[in-house]
Amino acid sequence: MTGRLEPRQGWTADRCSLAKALEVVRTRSAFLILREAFYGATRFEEFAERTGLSEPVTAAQLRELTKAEILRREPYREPGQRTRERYRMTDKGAELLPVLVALMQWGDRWLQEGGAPVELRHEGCGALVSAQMRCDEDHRVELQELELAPGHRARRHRAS
Amino acid sequence: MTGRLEPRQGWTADRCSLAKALEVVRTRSAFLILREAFYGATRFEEFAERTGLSEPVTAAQLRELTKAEILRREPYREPGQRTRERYRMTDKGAELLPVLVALMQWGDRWLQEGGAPVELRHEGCGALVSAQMRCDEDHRVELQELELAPGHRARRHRAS
DNA sequence: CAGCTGGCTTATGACCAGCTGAGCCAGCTA
DNA sequence: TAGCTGGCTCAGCTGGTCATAAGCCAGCTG
Repeated sequence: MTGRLEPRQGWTADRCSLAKALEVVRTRSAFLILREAFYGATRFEEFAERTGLSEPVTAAQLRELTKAEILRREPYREPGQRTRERYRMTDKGAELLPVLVALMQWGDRWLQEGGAPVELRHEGCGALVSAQMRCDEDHRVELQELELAPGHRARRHRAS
Repeated sequence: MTGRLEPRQGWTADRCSLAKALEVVRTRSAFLILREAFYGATRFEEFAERTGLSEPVTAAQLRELTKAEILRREPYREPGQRTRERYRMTDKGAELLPVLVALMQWGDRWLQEGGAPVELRHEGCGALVSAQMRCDEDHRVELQELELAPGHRARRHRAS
């Protein structure tokens, strides 16, 4: 297994996109806040309550995720209320969804007994949704069929 | 965005599969070790060198991941060498691949300048590989098309 | 204009993830 | 049998991630 991925050199941990991504969303609290953002939370109190995180941590993470442009603060005002801030997903944030879905799916499969507590369905057709790997030719890709190659950037980088 | 996901109750953070998954692979070191395992590392020293983690942390994580049955220790012996231990992915571990691929892909897209340092290709057809969300009817699913529903377990659970 | 509420911040402390540096043991090779 | 190498372990430290408890400010409602 994974023998296919073996040949690798000329690129190291600090250039790895995975490592960079983990710098941004490394903590449990970040993942939980993202989960709630995907579930539709927008207000500070919603995040704090639903994640079960303390207020200081919630505030700090919201700030961090906003700085990373995964969430965006926007003021809003309900009639008869003062202006408040609300947090919304940016496009950058929305593209983290497959990560969360894949993790959740793995948890459903291997850590839950008796099935998923929450199901994701495709609106309209109603079929269950999962995260999977596909190639541009639309084949399903399994671990054994993966091939690793230095990207174009890496090659150019090395040439210069 | 994500307004569709809003209606939720009857299930809380501690039942969430995502939270459970994060209990198992919560740290940076765990992700990095998994990355190397997917890339084909099997020996202690390979893990330590390639992840850039210190030996104590590497040892501790390998132990944890083995305990969680994501990796499996197996003895092996090269001719003229003594018996050594090697770490291999279990099926449970292999199914974490979409998580890693999705994270890496996000890092490529949003955190790298000038493209991915490493490319994943489909062996044989050679096309680029990505993690994406699909429903059982094989439609591509975007965030806006996701619908959230309590799973069967949750319903049964509530009834009992 | 007093009080309440939402959305925070500050202070303090526990605990955990990571590091460095040193040491240990098994078993091959000289 | 002495030394080397791989695969670890142990001790001690730093810094970051969490918690709890308390306080602050804006602005609406009474």
